[in-house]
Amino acid sequence: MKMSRGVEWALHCCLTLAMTGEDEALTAGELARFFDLPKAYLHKQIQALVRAGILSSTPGPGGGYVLARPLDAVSFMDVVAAIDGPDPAFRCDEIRQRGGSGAIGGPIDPGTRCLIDQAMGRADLAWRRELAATSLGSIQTDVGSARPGLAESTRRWFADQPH
Amino acid sequence: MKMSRGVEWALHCCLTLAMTGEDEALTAGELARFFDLPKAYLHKQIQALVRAGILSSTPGPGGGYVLARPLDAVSFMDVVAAIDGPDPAFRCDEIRQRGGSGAIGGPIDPGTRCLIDQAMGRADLAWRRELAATSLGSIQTDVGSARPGLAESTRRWFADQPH
DNA sequence: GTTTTAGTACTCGGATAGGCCGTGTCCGAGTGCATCTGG
DNA sequence: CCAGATGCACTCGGACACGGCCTATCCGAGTACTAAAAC
Repeated sequence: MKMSRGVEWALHCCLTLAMTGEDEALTAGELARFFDLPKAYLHKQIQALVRAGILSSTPGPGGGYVLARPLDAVSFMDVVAAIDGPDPAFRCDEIRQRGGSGAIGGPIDPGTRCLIDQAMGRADLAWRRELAATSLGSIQTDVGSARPGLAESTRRWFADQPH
Repeated sequence: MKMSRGVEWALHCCLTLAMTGEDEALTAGELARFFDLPKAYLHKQIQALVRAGILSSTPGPGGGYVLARPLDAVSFMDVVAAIDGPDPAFRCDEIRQRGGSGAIGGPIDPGTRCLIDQAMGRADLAWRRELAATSLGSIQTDVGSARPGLAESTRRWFADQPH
């Protein structure tokens, strides 16, 4: 079970957009150079963030992407759902109702979910709860403490880029 | 992010093996018919459970698989790790140290992990903790309460199968 | 000098190919049982 | 009748193709700016 690599890219891009501020938009190409990533593919991933309402896009020269809302209002869950999809990892195919297994012990009450599915659902919920409880804003704060000059250096880097 | 379908199969097989008891082993073919699953592929998945020490196998006529230990001593985490692999879903590629991002703000203390990776690690841990805390034995107990005659019916079904 | 207008360069956006891992299948090695043979 | 040997059928175990989804890429639609030309 592997998560899409785009999730890491998207998270870092959001943090970077927060550091540079919403006054100037960053293009997909700039972000790709900043992280040494394939431009076209990063572009695709960022589009998913736009569709999810996390980023806002501006076309044309001078355009690019900016955060649609403060990082405090963006959770890890939001980004993971946008990139990796909202569906739970475990999917119950109702094995218990197939073949010989489905023909014994009488009919199953349609209202009762498979107990295995329920257990998996609880674990999935614990995971999602943790992701939803962690906002990108808190990460931004922690990064600010651990590396004080990083935001300023990042702004500099993008300002020094040739247009 | 999708979990392997084999996980569901493996969990149901373990429960079934617990119901039939360790006196008689069930073959991959019998379990495949019981759940209407592709025999060869189920066979492959079950082998992973044997490698993980969850099941014990006996070759030759009259052979098959039995539980290697009581279901109380088998957690969801054990089965998921056996089938789906033990690695965490999120993998940090340290893109913060690549491209322009790695060239600004001074060198990074090698002892500090990426904060994004840490947050993802916490969520993954919450998920694993929940899976590790749920034993298949508890599911077996709940199934026994919800469907009292199921274990007996299951034993009957396998006993009635032609050899 | 001002306004209009055409051109251009740049951006995002979605539609289009390739690669890897999960899915599915196959055949070979090993084992226990039944049968047959010899004493 | 009994013991041993032999063949066989059945099981697991690992090695071998196939397909779907993630990965990666490309080209088209739209926009703001620039510059030239007309008034």
